[in-house]
Amino acid sequence: MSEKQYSVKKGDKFGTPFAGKREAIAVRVGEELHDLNETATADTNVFPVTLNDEYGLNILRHSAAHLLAQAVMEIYPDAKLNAGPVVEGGFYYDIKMEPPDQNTLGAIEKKMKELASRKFSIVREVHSKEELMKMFRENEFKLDKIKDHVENESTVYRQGDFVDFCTGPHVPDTSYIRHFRLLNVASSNYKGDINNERLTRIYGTAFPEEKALKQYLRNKEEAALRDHRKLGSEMDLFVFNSERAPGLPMYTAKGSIIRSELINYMKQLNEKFNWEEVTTPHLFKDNMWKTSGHYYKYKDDMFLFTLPDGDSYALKPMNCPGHITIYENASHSYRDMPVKFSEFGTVYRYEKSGEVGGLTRPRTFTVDDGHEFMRPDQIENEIKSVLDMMKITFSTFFEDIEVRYDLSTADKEKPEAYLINYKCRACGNLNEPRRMSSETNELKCENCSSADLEPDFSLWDNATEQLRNALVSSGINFKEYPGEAAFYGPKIDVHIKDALDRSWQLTTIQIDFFMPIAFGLYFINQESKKETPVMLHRAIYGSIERFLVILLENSFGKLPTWLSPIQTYIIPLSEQQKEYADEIREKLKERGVRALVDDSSESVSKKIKLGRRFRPSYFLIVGQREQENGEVSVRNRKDSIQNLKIEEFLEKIVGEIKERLIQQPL
RNA sequence: GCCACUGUGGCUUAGUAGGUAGAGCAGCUGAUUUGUAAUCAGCAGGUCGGGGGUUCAAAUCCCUCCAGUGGCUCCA
Repeated sequence: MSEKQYSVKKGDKFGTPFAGKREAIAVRVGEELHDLNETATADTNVFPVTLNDEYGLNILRHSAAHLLAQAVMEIYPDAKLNAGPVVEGGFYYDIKMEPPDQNTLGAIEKKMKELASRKFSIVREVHSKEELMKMFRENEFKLDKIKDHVENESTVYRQGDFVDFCTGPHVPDTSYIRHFRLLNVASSNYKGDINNERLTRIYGTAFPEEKALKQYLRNKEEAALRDHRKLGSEMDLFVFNSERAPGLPMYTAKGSIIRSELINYMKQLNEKFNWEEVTTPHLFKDNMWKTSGHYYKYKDDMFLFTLPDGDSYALKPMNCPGHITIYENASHSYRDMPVKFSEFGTVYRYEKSGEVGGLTRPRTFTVDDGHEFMRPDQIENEIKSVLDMMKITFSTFFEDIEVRYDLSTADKEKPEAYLINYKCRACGNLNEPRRMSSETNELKCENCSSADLEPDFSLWDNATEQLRNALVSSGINFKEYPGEAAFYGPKIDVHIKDALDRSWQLTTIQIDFFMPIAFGLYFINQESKKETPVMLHRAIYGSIERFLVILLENSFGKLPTWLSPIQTYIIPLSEQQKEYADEIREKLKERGVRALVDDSSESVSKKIKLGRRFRPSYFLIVGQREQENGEVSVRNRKDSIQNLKIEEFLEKIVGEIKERLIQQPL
């Protein structure tokens, strides 16, 4: 699309320069979007927005959401509309109505098609707040929005008999909305609050062209084939038994190989970056979780149990208190700092029934966890060091992957959600950190007992600043997300998408000033005084499970050779080559290459056909020719075939594994 | 936890006007000894997620519990 600007005079419609041209569906002034039929309030220059740019696509989808709402209202006049925003890949509309079944959904879609073909103009109207309140008096959701967002006046959009409260913009008429599909029905709660009314959410998508819609639907189908749950059972990596262990994965021998490789790799990295490996138990008494603050915030999500003698224990939902317990056991000088503990710590969290799913959200998972205790002056460098570990790791595993970096900070409007200090307005005392929402009594100043306390975010601000600085100086592009912080501190999170386009948190780096205070941790500083250390929590993979999901789904199971459970799948052509095949297997195993011989009495074709599901790195076919020449016929992941001397193949694959190559060199 | 949908042998799956389950692959046995995505034949394997109910009769209808999937909420 040309980046040509067009001038529009005050009092003219924005669409004036594009009259009669169907391409432009709206205009853009900077980042502001306007309808074609909206009147310019000053002379200005505009860019045309077309269906083929991102702005236009979003407008189209938003209009499609309106069309959905119009269709629903025609069929169910008693339905109440809430909101219908554009989301990645499409749109949805939240509506108070009986959830439609598959047939009804089809009927709604049909109605949409009919309404679209009637080519209703989509007209923007400006109304006063009073008028709006009147227009939408029967819809409490719209009234809420008008009350919350409208000062004096705002707009509605009208198409036929249908009117929606909306700031727009929209496509000029309903005939622009041609290539769409309703996808699925879900439920939501008004304003995302579980205590509020339940609404029906209908998801759909729309595209400028049928071809793009078809492609989108096809991609969705293909993505389902990449689903790690499907790959995992195909490749025989892990097992779920929903009767015996819901949400609790088991790993087969093949799956365990990948886990071991991941763990071994991270062990080497930990070694290089001076993280000492420790081991802590899988359960602790509940008093520890009370000290750490987990108990109050997460006890509903913990596996808790009480023994007959009255002692209560919990399976660990996190590894930090265990590491703290080790730190506490020795005295530390400022010279020793930082103290860095790592552990492949298996944690257990009672994820609610509707939340568990596959390996992305299991009830037990293993974190490549690390907790670091340091002096305040070491924070920024240590963060950078962890960012380095992360960069090295990601570049080892992925060549080309979309990574999102987030700086998750506190929502200062909700101080009660976090462990923070409270400053006394009466005497000026800075009180020990508290998390208000876990307090049973009203908070009072420890010094003067005044209840006039104000939240003090200074430690949080400091930590946030250091995280931000580390990101900036590491040259990482990131976005900030207020309200996403952990209860004990701000964090850097890394998100990567799975096959179904869902985003999952992997790496996390968190700064924590509070747990050290809660546990009374200290080191001896240069003045021989006790000083509170700062804690850094970090996981590079995040969890081995999630990392495995991303690895599998992104590679379609075709893992780099060093991670492949089956590196070589040897197929002797006939019984005559069985011995030769065994010989090759032994040679490979001697060099640390995983190998198996498929000596079933099947044809080569069939062995390949059946072996493919395991995604071996290489098929090695050996027949009489290979045997005579001391060769193997190598079939790689791209199904290209070449004959190599056995020694040559050995050198190549051993090198490939050692170098942890992502692409096959053969 | 909330809403919707789903739950048939290891896997994929047929079976809606309710009459006590069919198949393919995998497995096992035998034959075949194979040149790069399925050689042939035979055998075995399911009380149709669990429980309760309606009925002369239920995989098929109803209730309930469990689990899975997609969303919502949550995700230390």
